[in-house]
Amino acid sequence: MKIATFNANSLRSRLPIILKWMKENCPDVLCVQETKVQDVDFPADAFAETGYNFVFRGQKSYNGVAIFSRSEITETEFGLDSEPTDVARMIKAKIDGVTIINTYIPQGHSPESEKFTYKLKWFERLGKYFDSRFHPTEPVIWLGDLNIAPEARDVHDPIRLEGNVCFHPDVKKALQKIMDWGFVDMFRAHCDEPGQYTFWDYRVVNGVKRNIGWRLDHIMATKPLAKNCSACYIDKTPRLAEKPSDHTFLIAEFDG
DNA sequence: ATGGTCGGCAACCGA
Repeated sequence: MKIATFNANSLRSRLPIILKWMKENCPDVLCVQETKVQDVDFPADAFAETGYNFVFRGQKSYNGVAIFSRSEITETEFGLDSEPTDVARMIKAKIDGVTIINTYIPQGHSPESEKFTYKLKWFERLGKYFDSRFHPTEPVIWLGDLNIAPEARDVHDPIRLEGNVCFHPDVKKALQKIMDWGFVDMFRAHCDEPGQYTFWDYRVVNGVKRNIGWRLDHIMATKPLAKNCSACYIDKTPRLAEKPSDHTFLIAEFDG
């Protein structure tokens, strides 16, 4: 199974990039975040032509998630199982016997804000969700824009960025707690290099060229899947496109 | 070398 994640920063705006990428890369599963489109306006016709199955949930202006799959998508559920469920931030589905949880985790605005408290709470609730629903011996993939750079090598300036909402000790701890439950970081299982990013802020001049980025998008897998992961890599093409997105594709390949 | 640029949507918010 070849599975990919991409924060689109507007699905409609990034439609050409996504369709082209799907055609050229033939992923079995593509998970998208920040679709920024209400369900009634979802470009279903364009995706129907690809032959992929898909499920989605969005809202006006913000958030929104989608899963595209060559195989049948079953057991689809939106959001967390406690209030607020945030249906436009999470899809759980089963594809080819694998449970896939596609999340767009709150960014958190600033460490002093209520949004940051909400972000920390989100990790806590997600951890409980995994614990109550699944077992780490089952095939589960958790992926998406997790809005956390786990380690110093995952940001361009760890000294200056210490305490930023996406590089904050409390968020790192919250992520680690979920990882300890039974997830393995697929990218780090295959690459030790620093400076491997999936996000570059639009506001940084020549940020991509200077590689002033963050590794915020992740593909995590439980151990039975992790041992069959043959590759995990970043594809920067959407960030270099004519109408670039601020995030890139992250891809993981699993044998069998 | 961050004090900026996107997208949505129709004034600013979110990232």
